[in-house]
Order: sequence, then structure tokens, then C-alpha cells
Amino acid sequence: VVAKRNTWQREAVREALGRSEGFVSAQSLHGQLRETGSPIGLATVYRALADLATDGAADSLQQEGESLYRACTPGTHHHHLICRTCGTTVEIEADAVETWAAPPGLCARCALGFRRRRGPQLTRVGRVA
Amino acid sequence: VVAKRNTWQREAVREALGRSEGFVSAQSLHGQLRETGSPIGLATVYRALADLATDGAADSLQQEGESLYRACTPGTHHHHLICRTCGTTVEIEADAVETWAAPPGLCARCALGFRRRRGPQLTRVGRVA
DNA sequence: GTGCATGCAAACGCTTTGCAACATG
DNA sequence: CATGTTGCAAAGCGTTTGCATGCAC
Repeated sequence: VVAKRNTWQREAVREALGRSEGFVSAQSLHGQLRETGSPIGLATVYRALADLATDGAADSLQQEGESLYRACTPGTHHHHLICRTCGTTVEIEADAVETWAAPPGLCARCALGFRRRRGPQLTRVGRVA
Repeated sequence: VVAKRNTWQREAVREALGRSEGFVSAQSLHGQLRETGSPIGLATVYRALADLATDGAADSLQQEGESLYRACTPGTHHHHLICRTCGTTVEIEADAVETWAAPPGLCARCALGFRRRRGPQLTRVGRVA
């Protein structure tokens, strides 16, 4: 993988992310880094997190208008299960979840492509009433 | 149900929401209403949507930093499946999805409470690498 | 007159971008 | 010297809130 940008501070962000339990916001990550004496800027944290997410080294989710990030083991094909109630997150191997999540989570047309391409997919289930 | 607020324009928002296919943003909904000659303000659209979502008359999801809304059949206990690839959304009856989604989507501790309370839950599955 | 919905504009929080300064090779 | 990262500050965007107005009862 060719280094695109954020070569110095990006490592600091990656470390801080790895040190954190569960998902953290960019701002809280920035706060932590500043507390440890780093002069890192908020913009750099955002840029680093965007890169990490692109490379698959970090996983992100949206919650209440802000993005939360979490280090995840890169290179391995896996999914996350996030408990909506308590926030507990588990990485699980791909095959297990695809067995139950992929077919009902995609419409017929896309499920076809999913099985072929196995591209990024997200299944969401909301409960009402 | 006692009318809390937004009694007049709320109905206009509800109608416009029902007229829309799939999920729409508050801003686009506001634009549509203004195009039809309504003097409704953006704030009122947001307030009405918040109420509709609270009452279960609308379903909302977050996508790329903005909230999208969709009318849904109120009073019935149901879930939504949203295809991450093409955005197709289907309402499905509760029992079917709870069979496969609830147990793996919650951690052990919360799943217990889920079965007891059957409170609002959301299961997300993200795919990486 | 009282209460509450409404529209407007300002404020808010998170994120992104413009830019000048600087480190690296 | 050329390239690309950095911090800061300002801008951007969706959303929320404060407030004066006006309608309904």
C-alpha cells in the first residue's frame, strides 16, 4: 500500500485509536492526543481517520450526527455487530454473518451482485411501534 | 393521542411525506412544499418530522450526515430492510425478522432484555475489507 | 386574552477546506 | 528545491433554537 498522506501524525492517530475501547469520535480522539502533549490539529485527525477508514484499518459508524471510529484488524474479511442498547461491538468472521445477514438485507437484484462481487454491504434493521 | 404541536402544517408534511417514494431529506421535503406554494418554514418541517418519527408515523435513518424520513404504516409492529446498494426499502412483519436479527444483533445481556421488553432495537452489520 | 404553532434568522455542532508554514528527501 | 503534511482559522452543511408574530379558541 502506497502512503498517500498524513504519514507522521497518522501513526499517532492509529495508535490512539488502537488504545481506545469501542468507538470514539474524532473530537474526543483529538482531545486525548492533545492531553498527551501532541500538538496535532483537529483537521489532521479527521484526515487521518478518513484515510484509515478508506484503507480498512478503521471502521466508522454514524451516531447522532457524528462519526465514530474504531480500529479494526485490517486485511481480514469480517463484519461488526453493534449492540444498539449498550454499544458492545464484536468482530465476527465473514461467513457466519453472511449466512443470515446478506440474503434478507439485500433486495433480490443486489443480492445477486453481492454474491458475485462480495462488495461492501450494510444491512440495517429498524424497529417501529 | 393528544395533539402536542404542529397541528396545521404537520398534516401538510405528513401528506408530502406520503407522496414521496422512498426516503427524503427534511430539506428536500421543505423544497417540495414551497414549490407547491406552501409558505411553510424549514424549522416547522423539522419539528413536524421529529413528531411524526416519535409517534411512529415516520421512520428515519441517517445517511451521510443527514436524516432521511419516510412515511410508514403506524400502529403495526414492523421492521425495515434497507438495501445498502440501491436503497430499496421494504417493510416486513416483525416476527420474521426478529427470528434472525434479534439474537445475533444484540449481545447476550441485552438480548435477554430484548425478549422481555421488546423495546426499540437496531441491528447493524458493516462489512470490512 | 391565553396558548400554541409558525416563519425567520441566528446559533450550534461536526466536518471539511483554504492557506501559509514547515519538515522531509 | 520540490513535494507533501501540518496547524489554524474560516467556511460549509444539516439541524436546532430564540423570538416576535399571528391565528384559534
